[in-house]
Amino acid sequence: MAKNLYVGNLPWNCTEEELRAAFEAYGEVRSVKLVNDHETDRPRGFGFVEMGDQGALEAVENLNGSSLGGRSIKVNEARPRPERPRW
DNA sequence: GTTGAGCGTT
Repeated sequence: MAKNLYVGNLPWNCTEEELRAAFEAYGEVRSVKLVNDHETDRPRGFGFVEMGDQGALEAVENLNGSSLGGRSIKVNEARPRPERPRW
């Protein structure tokens, strides 16, 4: 089982490697996804990290409100997203 | 060379 983590308030120069490194300290990071604006080609400053349940909780409790890249980041469980139908 | 609340492009 895994949980999707929402990471916000990130610096615009932050990368997936920084997030992965920060989250790998509390558990195995399955996937890291930074969201970028496809209309302006600019990083929105937030992303998502997929981890195990325990690791996700640990990461949220430890990285939520912590400083990353000089900015206080927000870490929380991501909202459920509808899966894409594929037949 | 810019900006700052939020929940994602496959």
